[in-house]
Amino acid sequence: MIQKLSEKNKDFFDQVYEVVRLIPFGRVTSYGAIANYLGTKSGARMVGWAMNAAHVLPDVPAHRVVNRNGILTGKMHFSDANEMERLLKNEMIVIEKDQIKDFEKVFWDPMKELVIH
DNA sequence: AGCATGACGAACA
DNA sequence: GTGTTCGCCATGC
Repeated sequence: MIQKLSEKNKDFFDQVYEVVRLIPFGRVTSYGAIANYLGTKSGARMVGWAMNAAHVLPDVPAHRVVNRNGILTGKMHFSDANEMERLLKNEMIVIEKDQIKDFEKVFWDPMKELVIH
């Protein structure tokens, strides 16, 4: 497990967690959307990296973060490969072949939904 | 330093 | 719509 994080990354990770915690019940967002909201447009991979580290944190619903296609690419990183899908279905989100059905309808864009001061 | 990899994404064929 | 390539940036060897 990666534990060594620079101060710069801790700050970035912290922002990611803050956004992920704000994702409403039954809604999902994408790595790119979070990265874009945080200003690092091309930092989607870092968001994914943050999720990997956030997995141990209880208040971060990482299962509500998927890629831009609505595919549960990170399901294998949960305790069980079935955990992510199970959590999403519990939020009345329909999963079809590891992909969220009606992804656009449940998509939650922090850029639009979150008020920027 | 160079090279490969990755919970990504956009551009291109 | 699918497959490939490249950009991105941190991490590991």
